[in-house]
Amino acid sequence: MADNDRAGLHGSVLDQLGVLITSARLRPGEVLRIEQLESRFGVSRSVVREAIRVLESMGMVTSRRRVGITVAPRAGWNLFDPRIIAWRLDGAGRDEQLRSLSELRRGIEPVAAALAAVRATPAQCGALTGAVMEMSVHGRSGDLEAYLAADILFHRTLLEASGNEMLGALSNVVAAVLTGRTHHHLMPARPEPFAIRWHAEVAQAVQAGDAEAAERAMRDIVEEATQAMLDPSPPA
Amino acid sequence: MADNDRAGLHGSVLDQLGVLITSARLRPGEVLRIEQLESRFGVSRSVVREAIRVLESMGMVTSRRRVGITVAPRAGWNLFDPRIIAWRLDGAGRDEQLRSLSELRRGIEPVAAALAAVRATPAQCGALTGAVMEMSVHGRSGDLEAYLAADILFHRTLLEASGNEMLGALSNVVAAVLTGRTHHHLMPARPEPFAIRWHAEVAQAVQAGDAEAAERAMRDIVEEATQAMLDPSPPA
DNA sequence: TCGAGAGCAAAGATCAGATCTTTTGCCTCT
DNA sequence: AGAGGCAAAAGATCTGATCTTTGCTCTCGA
Repeated sequence: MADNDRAGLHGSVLDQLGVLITSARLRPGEVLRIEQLESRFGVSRSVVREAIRVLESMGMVTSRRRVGITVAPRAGWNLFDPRIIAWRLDGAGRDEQLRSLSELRRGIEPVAAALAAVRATPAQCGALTGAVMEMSVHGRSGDLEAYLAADILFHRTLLEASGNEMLGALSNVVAAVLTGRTHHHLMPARPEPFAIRWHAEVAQAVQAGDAEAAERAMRDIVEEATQAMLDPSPPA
Repeated sequence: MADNDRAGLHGSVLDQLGVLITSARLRPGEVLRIEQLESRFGVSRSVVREAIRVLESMGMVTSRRRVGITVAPRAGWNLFDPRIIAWRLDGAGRDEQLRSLSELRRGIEPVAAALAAVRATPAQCGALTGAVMEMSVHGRSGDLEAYLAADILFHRTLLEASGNEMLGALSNVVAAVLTGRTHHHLMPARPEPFAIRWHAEVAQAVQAGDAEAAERAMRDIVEEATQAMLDPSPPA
């Protein structure tokens, strides 16, 4: 699951604590003490300390003298931290996380498409149409994995082409949504032809510099995706 | 400004390094060494280490043995981290940060409005209309600060009412945009009456459960705000 | 009886020094 | 020229000591 213990004890501890907290096996308000964590994970203070410090920077815990490490209420968490997203996608909150992300996408991507229509470089336009072709090919052949890869490439390219760093930073998140959707069978066994057509329309509109058309087509895409997630497709 | 050195040496060091990096006084690729940072800031290893660890978790640096601490390229930064946003708003990148955030808002808020129309609680509906009334009063009297506060409250309430945690998590960011816009005179000296009217429309539509109308009115708001930022209003 | 202030003790914060581990650059041997 | 190995560099981890803040309690005075 995910990219756990990225080299280093502190990373490992961080990951374990993150999972415990996001999965609510450690609830907000619960208090941990450094010493306790040292023995629990069998590592030294510095390691625990660094992990806690990162958790704190994500708003998941607060550290106070004489009290200990307190698990913070969810309201303060930095829900856009890729690590938190990964933890939640791995654990119990997966469905809710996917829902949140899908709704977010509904807002983000149409705007990104509109901006890309104005700012995309020729190379990016090429990458977009290339991705659409890939999608078309693998969609027809029914190779869902390859289709997914092309889909991700399309959306990533588009978000980057928006010329907005923050939108671009969401490309990993969008990729996670697309992946989750495929792997949890929340999309048709064979991609809808009109979904591919809409992608083509976006690519075309971006190339033509038509922001409105790009936004509209992209809105169709995410709207359809949302619908598909709500009604788990009957495999007809 | 912002919430600098939040108690603790490590926080202070973190903050200073963050500013240095976001302001490009430390450029991607540059290498720091722990020992060097110890003496530079006059703190011990553990403190430097914890600061670096947090910076690393934000994707701003990478740490490798035998090499040192390398400032990472911007592409990997977690641009949604409130701290990074604050640093950029404080420093040279302010205008670009505000632009990014405004574009983001254009996508986020209409969706949030639509969702809120479906999910808002009566209390939240009340808070929304209350905020609109505040805006109206202070808008007429020309008290920009009070108007800003009401505006922030309105948008914060709406984002929370969307029932989407991630959208809710952006309320601080939106508040930052609104504040920045006011304090940098990127909005009219006296709020446009129709801006207030649109806010009222959103509140009304949310209360009526009309997602489409809410989304449309909110789109008007953010669209207008974007325009206002592009054409620095001549103070008539 | 109740509130303010002193004092205690707990727990994190910081420091300092030692040791481990990985990685990179270089040097040698073939 | 290339493979293999040696050694230094720099972060990673462990430890033990000390500092600082802060919640709690106890006492004293009104």
